[in-house]
Amino acid sequence: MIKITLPDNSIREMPDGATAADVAAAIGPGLAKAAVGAIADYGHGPVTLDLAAPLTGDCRLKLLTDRNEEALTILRHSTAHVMAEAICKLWPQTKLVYGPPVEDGFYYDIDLDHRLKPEDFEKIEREMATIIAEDRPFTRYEMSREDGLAKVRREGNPYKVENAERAKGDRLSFYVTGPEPGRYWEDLCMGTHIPRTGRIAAYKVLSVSGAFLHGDASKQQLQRVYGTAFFDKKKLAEHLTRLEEARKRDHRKLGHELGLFVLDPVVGSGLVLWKPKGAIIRLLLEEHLRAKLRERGYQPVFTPHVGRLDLYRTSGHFPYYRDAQFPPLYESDAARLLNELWVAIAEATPAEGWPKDADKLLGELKLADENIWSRLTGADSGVPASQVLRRDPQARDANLQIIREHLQAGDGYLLKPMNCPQHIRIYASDPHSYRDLPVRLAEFGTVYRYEQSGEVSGLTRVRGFTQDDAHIFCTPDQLQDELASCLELTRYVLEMLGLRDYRVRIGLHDPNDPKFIKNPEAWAEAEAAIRAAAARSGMSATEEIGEAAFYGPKIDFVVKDCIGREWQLGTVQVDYNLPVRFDLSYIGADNRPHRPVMVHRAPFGSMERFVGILIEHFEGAFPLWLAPVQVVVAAISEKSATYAGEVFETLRKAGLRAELDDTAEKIGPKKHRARQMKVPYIAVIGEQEAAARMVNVNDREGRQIGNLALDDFVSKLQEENQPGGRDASAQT
RNA sequence: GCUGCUGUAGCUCAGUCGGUAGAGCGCGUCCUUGGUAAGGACGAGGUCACGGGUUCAAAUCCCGUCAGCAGCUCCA
Repeated sequence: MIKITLPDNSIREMPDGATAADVAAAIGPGLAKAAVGAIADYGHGPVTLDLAAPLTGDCRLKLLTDRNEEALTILRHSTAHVMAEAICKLWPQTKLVYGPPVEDGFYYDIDLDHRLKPEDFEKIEREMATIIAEDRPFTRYEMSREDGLAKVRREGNPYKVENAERAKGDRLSFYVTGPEPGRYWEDLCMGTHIPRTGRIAAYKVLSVSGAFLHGDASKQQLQRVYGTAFFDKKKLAEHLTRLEEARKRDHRKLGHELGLFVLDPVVGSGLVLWKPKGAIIRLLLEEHLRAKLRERGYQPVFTPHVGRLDLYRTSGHFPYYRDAQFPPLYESDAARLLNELWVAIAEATPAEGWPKDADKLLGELKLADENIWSRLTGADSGVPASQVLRRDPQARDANLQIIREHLQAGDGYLLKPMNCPQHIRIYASDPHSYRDLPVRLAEFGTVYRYEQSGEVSGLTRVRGFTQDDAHIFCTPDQLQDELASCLELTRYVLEMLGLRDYRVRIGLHDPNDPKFIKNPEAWAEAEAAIRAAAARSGMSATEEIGEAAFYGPKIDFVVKDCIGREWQLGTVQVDYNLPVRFDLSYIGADNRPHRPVMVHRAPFGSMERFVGILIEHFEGAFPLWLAPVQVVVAAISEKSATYAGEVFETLRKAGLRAELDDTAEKIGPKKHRARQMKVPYIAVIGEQEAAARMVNVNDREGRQIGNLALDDFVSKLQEENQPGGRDASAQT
């Protein structure tokens, strides 16, 4: 006998070899019918199980029915199998790759020469309907690893062979969509599955797109077919409606409708034009943060939008991230060629030594500037041998240095990809004592990154954006307090705006990924500092390997947009690297130079992305203090137009953002338009109001608030018009 | 960058088989002077994204470019 502990802590004794289905049946016929799977815990963590799987010993057991979120995952996994079978039936040459459940549905990656089109979805759904109508059981069987591998190899699908090879354990499992192996479609799969296809009550094939094998862009591209499934039709309909509703909140749509910004292909992809109504929102956020920064001892600085390439050679941004940069600006052909030569030598592998392109570039350089060419190549005999390029692989660093010296006379420029190098040069422009630290240099700095074309999207991913950036230079002892303060400030800006639905991610480096700088001690120190700061803040955070910046670990505040994509907003980063690269120092109490630690931080992240997310958060209905237009003054007729004009002027003089609507329209459409523009208040002015010097106050939800004396209305608005303030009608 | 889809008036969209362009909203003018979610009439507005090709004829078919959308990849 085995002892099964149920979620209510009651214990049931079952014969050896009993299944979860047996337990369900023992509890009641209703549950037996409703159950689709189970979660068992034998003492080393929960595992999901097929209903038909024998329980192997005493355990805690939770039976899953259509009411459990976990059951939905199982259902979707099974639906992925049904869809795969349907596709294989329609296109027998299909090679299946991988088909997991995901949030809100499932997908199956397939290799198929026929390009699936939306017209094909219906055909696939029809085949699925047949499989579901047959109400076939899912049947699991297992084989030894060897036999299983031999079987999969015989079947000749290289992807499944690879999956089988990568599978852990000494047995491989297969699922037949039918009562017995051999006669029905089957798939190598570890499970779990629902008992019968008939449980799939509602499903839909949603989309198809490309996906790289193993998520590697250098590998071949597969077709990824997305679908979803539910236990009842109503839930599916609700899901589809929800998706549609979410799209109405899309900042790209609202930003256009509300006249906040424009993305103009004539100006360039990913380059935001802030229209007056959007600019005011951004400006108010900036002004508010600027005031907070001054309170916290930050010092404003301004730096230019470009800098010499050599600055970014020192920082390490060039050439390593040049795919993501706008091409450098060169003053002369010689500067361009010298830079290209420098990059070619810098990026040559040790085996390659002297790069192939180098001779071609030198040839071009001879034409562009024979003087430099002859000095570099030794054709000018007056140049010492130490200043002449050499071709042996050991000469790499010396060669780079020689070219860099020549570039001092005429370098290229780069649109700045980050603000830190210039802020660092401000720090370096003065000697610092430990008594000066921390130095906190703040700038709303606009940076340019050449995002690849498929990534540019609305305000959330752009090619020119403004960071609410600051760099803190401090002693190692001060680091924890500085980090704590940055985290607190970031939480403040999010919560002031009611953005509470965020997650916190600790981004750590991946020692095996060459994109991260090599300095194990610095990483260890910085990651320990970041972890300590996160722990001290009391926030729950998830650690993710490979999510660090190339120079150091970070704590990111991540939110989702209206279609479920995640975006990093605020970020706090520790950097032990750049102070070394720029040889920064301060004089300590011991009268000796010491290395400062740097913190990079941006509570909003990027103003563009932040405002984009904020538009979606408020559905365009900004709280009074941020609303581009706070009040529309709407005159009922010409008879009240003069007084309406007075109301409008009074509001403006009181520092409120008002618009006057004295057009020859009825009050209905005037109010309708103001509400469509999500203006918080509409002041209706008729002859009665004019006579009494009052305003009739309405909000954008359609509520009539009633008549207020003009002065009272002004003071009510002024009181509400505070950063972080929320008017009665604002969404939260 | 990759795969797929899309691009017609300021906006949302129709346009059949290849036969020379349409609606609603918005905009302008006029009428209406009004009381809380769209008053009426008239009018203007298009190089059918751009460039090639096929054809007697292209918004429509083919190729390329640009841009947008979804996913993948990337995000210092």
